[in-house]
Amino acid sequence: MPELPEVETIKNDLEPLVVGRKFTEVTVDDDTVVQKPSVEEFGHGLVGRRVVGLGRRGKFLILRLDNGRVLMVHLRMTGNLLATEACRRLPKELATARVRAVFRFDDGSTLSFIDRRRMGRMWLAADQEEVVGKLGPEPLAADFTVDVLAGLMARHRAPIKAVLCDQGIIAGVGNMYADEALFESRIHPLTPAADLSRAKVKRLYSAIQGILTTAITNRGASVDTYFRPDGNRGAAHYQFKVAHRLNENCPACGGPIERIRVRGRGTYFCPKCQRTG
DNA sequence: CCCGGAACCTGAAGGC
DNA sequence: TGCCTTCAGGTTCCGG
Repeated sequence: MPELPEVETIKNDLEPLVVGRKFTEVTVDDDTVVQKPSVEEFGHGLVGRRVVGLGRRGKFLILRLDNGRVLMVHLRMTGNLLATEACRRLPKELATARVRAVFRFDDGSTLSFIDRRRMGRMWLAADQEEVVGKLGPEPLAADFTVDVLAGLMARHRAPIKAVLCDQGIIAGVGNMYADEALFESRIHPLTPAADLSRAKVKRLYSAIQGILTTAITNRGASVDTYFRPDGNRGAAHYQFKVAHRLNENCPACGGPIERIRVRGRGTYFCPKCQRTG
């Protein structure tokens, strides 16, 4: 599932492919993917516009246009953006996926929006804020300090796992990286966020930054249908210590990794290393 | 306001 | 072999 490191990777990979390019044609095969204006306005608003830069906010990908407007993309769970050649030869995990929309550029290249589960969304908007709404701080930004994290945690009594995944509290962390960060800081996923000691908040802070930074270096995690725009996989999932490793051995104590449900989401952790309370 | 749970969606996987 | 059920999780919505 695309979380912050996956979207950041897609942004980095797309930069040399689309910055400076002008949209010459926009084809939408599934109207539900266009969330913000009508499908007609979406296409008309893009054709003739040039991409001047890319950005990311939480799990949103941002394409900045030469008229100041923005094309926003959220891949949700199974969305993919594939370049011309990658789309021609879909990876077998995507073979049954459907093309929801295709962007054509002035150099003849294309960018295809593939989404098996049809939950990904796109917006054409005047600015990014009207799309992202109420999002928490960027965990890799310079002003995201231990004190900021401590302040956020103190306000919530929900399980720390749920709090980490709440985009309104911290932007970009999802199910996989929340599990990894909690293991790294040896915190039980059901611990009420407000109960974390200062020492644990400090460990969690370092873990979040380390886990996300390493995952970006490894080009994201291909646990399901995530592929980079060139069709290649990421390698971050090879570094996972607990996420999606049910019954495998904990790298710290050797005991079996367990899986529970927190807020309806599969949560992997080591019950020996991550104690309650 | 805070928290938990259901719904959305569709291909894969497992049971019988 | 095939039908049926369950599962996956980012986000939104609803109820307590």
